[in-house]
This record gives sequence, C-alpha cells and structure tokens, in this order.
Amino acid sequence: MDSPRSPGRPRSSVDAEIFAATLRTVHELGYTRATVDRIASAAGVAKTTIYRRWPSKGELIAACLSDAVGPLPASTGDPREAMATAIRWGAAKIGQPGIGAAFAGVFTDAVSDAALREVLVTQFQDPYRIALQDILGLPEKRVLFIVDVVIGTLLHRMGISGEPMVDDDVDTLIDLLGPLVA
Amino acid sequence: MDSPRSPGRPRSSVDAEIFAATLRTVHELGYTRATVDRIASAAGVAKTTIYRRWPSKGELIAACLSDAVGPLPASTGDPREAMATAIRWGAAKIGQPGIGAAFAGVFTDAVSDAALREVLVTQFQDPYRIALQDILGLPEKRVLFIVDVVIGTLLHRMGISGEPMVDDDVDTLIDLLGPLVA
DNA sequence: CGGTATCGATACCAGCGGTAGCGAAATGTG
DNA sequence: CACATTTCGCTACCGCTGGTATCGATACCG
Repeated sequence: MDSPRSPGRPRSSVDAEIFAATLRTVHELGYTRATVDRIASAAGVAKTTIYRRWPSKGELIAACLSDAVGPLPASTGDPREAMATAIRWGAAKIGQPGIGAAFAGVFTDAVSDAALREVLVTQFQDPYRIALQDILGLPEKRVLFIVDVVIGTLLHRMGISGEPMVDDDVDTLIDLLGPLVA
Repeated sequence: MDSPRSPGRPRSSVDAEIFAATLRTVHELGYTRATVDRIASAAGVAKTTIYRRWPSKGELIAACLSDAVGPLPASTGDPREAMATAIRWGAAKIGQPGIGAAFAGVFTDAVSDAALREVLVTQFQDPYRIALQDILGLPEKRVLFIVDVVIGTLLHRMGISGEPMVDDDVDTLIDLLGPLVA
C-alpha cells in the first residue's frame, strides 16, 4: 500500500520545513509579498524543489493550510455544544499567525481560478462540511450556509482589522447560529 | 466651490467609461487577470491616464466599487425591517456582475496593504456602519459585527460558488441577525 | 555496476504594476 | 494671435513575480 515502487532518488523529507517557512513568510510579509522565491530560501530549499511538489503557489499554500489546520476534532454528541466547539476551534485556527492571511489570499486567488477553487472545495469545504453534517445531523445546504457564515465572518474580520476575532464576538456568533441546530 | 482655478487642458470626462470597463473586465476575467492594461484598452484610454487619476489598481477598483454601489438607501424607521432591507440591498449589489469579484479582490489585496486597507475602511466600512448605527440605534461594535457577518458571508459564498446567494439563504441570514436588533 | 529520480543552482521567459518622457491637443489668459 | 499650463495617447522602460528549462551532482534500488 505504501511505496510499492520507488526507483530513483527519494524525495528528501522537507515538506514540514517548507510548510513552516511558508506560514512564517506569509505571516511576516502577507500573502502577496510571500513569493515562492522567498519561501524557498526561508526553507533552505531551491525554488524548483517546491514546484516539483506543488503545481502552483496557490496549491502550495492550500496544502500548507491543510497540514496546519488538520481535521475537525471529535466532539460531544450534543449538536449545539458540538457546533460551539467547532466554531471556537475554527476561530482559534484562523487566528494563528499566518493562517488567516494565507487563507484570505488563497481564497481570493481561487475567485479567479477554477482549478484552485476546486482544490479548495475538495480539500477544505467538503471534509469539514461532511464532518459537521455527521455531528449536527443537518442537511447539506444548511451546513454549507453555516460554513459560509462562520468562515466568511472570521476571514472578513481578520482581513479588515488584521487581528482575529475576540472571544466575545465568537460567543455572539455561536449564540446567533444556535437556532439553526435546534 | 467648484473649480475655482483650472489652467491647462481639462480632464476628459471618461471616469464613467473607465468604471464601466473596469467592472466589465473584472466580471469577464476575474480580479487578477483584469490588468490595468486591459482595463485601459477596454475603456479606450491610455494606461497613463488611469494612473494620473488613481494611484494604484486597488484604489481604482475601490473607487469603481464606490461609484457602482452607492450609498445605503433610506429605509423605514422599524429597525428590524430596516436591517432586512439593508441586507437584501447589499446582497443584490454584491450579486451584480463584477462587483462581488472586484470586492473580494480588493479586499484580499488590502490584507497585505495597510494603505489600501485604510481606503477601504474610510470609503466603505465607515459610511455604511454610520448609516446603520443611525438607523438601528446600536453601538458601534455591534454594528461592526453585523457588517462582518453579512459582508463576510456574502463574499465567501460568492467566492466559493461563483454565484450570489439565493434569496432563501439571504432570508435565513436576516432571521439569524434579527435578535441582534431586538 | 547501471537506471532512475530528486537535488541545488542558474538562467530564462512572459506578464504584471507602476513610472518617465515624448510631442500633440485643449483650455484660459493677455 | 501667442503663451503658459495641463492632460492626452504613445512608447519605452523598470523591478518583481509565477513558472519553466536545463545542468551536473547525488541518492537510492536491483
């Protein structure tokens, strides 16, 4: 199942360093100024190595985010509490250095790039939506709406103010969405 | 008050054509591929003419959006109905061709550009927030939160699906935010 | 050993946002 | 009319960016 065939020199295991350098660079310089050249040199790696592993800057950032955010943690059976936990978890993730900016950047790249948009949907939208559907027991459209509200609100606040949402506003958001799972 | 002094050749009144060409180009090609060169040639104008009127691509798009969206229309005195009207108005505006994509693009440019971010805040955030505060009679922080939820949700849906929100979801959003003005 | 694939390095390309400099065309003023 | 002033379109240019091509060197497998 794992590596049935591998002729030739194996890939050096520097994915973690590349991901770390990506987040660090985006955090320091913002999405646009975090060029692939800079990310590569921050990771101690040649630019060609990055392009051998990911086909574009957008997909590199998406993979980096996927690695950094990880799957939705398991939660209690109570739907309302589960949604509150999920929202708090998402707000904390987006607030981590570099993640919010990277997300906003790759998101807006995706508006003009159908291929990247599909990567985003299959790599983020679908897994979290399915996990939430499982936990909350709601139809797909309703869960998609909740995702739009939560992620959209968090990203908008992050982009405008440069700071993640305060706990107080996250609580307000949770209270607001409560009726949708009742 | 108007043009007290004007030596030299006056500016040709092509702002409207430039704005129209900008929206059209963004709608057809997306924010990134809507280059200033293309916008200029679509408007029948030299690129230098555009840069003589706006200092950057981001500020051109912001001015174009400001012109296209316009001020929040007056509304009834009932806060709840006023908010519903405002949300529906915003959803309709963001759904118009080019506007949603332009907004998402300039928004994410602003994440990496403090100057553009300030233009965005003073040109959009402040006026609509103040108008809403006036109508809804709520404190600034609460109105800012509402703006984050509404604009964030609309832009996220627009960016992911490429289509504006359906009326059904807009109604759900309105119902959701109802408690905040009660 | 040979075959294969990755490595860093370098050079390169097209396209982008933005600027400089040109002569020509409009204006108001004397 | 001449003149100063400003904008016009045009062309050329700059630095940077995402992305590609090519190279010899290196690491693995059989």
